Amino acid sequence: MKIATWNVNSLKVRLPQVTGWLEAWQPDVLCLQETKLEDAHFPAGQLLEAGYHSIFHGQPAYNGVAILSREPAVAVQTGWSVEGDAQARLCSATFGDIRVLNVYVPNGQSLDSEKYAYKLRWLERLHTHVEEELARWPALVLLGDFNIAPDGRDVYDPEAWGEDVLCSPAERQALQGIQSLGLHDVFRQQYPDTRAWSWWDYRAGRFRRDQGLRIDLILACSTLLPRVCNVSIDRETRAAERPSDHAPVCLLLEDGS
DNA sequence: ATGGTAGCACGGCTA
Repeated sequence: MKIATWNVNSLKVRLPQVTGWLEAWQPDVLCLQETKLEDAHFPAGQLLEAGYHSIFHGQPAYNGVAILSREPAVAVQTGWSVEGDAQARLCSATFGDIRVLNVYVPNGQSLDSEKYAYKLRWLERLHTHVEEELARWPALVLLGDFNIAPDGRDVYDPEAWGEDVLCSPAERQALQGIQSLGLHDVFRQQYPDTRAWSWWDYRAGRFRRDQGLRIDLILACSTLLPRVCNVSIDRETRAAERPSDHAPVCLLLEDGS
C-alpha cells in the first residue's frame, strides 16, 4: 500500500504534474492540499481517466483538500464530523484496513495574527477529532500539510527561524499532543538525523539554495509501524517545471495480512 | 535587502 501527500498549490494549474506523478509513482492513495477549487470544478473525470477515483472538499480560491485513490473510498467524510467548517481543510476515507485523514493545517501567518489563534484552535479541534477517529479505526494514518516544523532538525536555519510561526512552541506542543495519541512521524522514525525539507518558499531563491522546512508529514499509528517499508520526499518534483512550492511525501506500507 | 514569487482573480490577499 503506497500512500502519499502533496500540497499542489492549485490543482487547476498543477493537474498535468499530478497525473504525471500518479503515472510515475503509482500510489494507491494520494492526498492533496491547496486544490483551490470549488467542488463543481474538480477534475474528477480527467483523474478517473488517469485511473483514480476522487473525493474532494473545496472552496473558491483558497484551501481545498482531496484524496485520489485506485480503489473507491469507503466511509468518506469531508470536514469535521459534527459542526460545519468555513474553511475546507480536512477530508477522510478508508481504504482496505487503513483510515486516512488528510489535513491542511492553517498557516497562521504570524504570531500576532488572528490567523495564528485560529491555527491553534484548529489544532485543538483536530486533536479531539483524531481521538474520535482512533476509537473507531485502529489503523490510522494522519497526513498532509501541517504548517509546523516538528523541531530544529526540520528547519534549514533553526537559529534564524527561532520561534516564529511554523516553529513556535505552542504549535509544536499541539502537534506533540496529537502524536501522544499514538501517532508517529514515519519520516523521522526512519531517518532520525536527516535534515530534509518538504517545502521551499518560492521567494528569495530558497529552493536553489536548498533552504526549506519539513512541514508535510505522515503520521502513522503504532500498529502500522511494523509495516513501514520506506518513506521518501520527492525533491525532484519540486525541481521540475512550474512546480508547487511543496514536494510530495510518500509512504510504502506492507500489505496487511 | 522586512524583500523575494506564485496563485487567485484583476486589487489585494494568502502563503
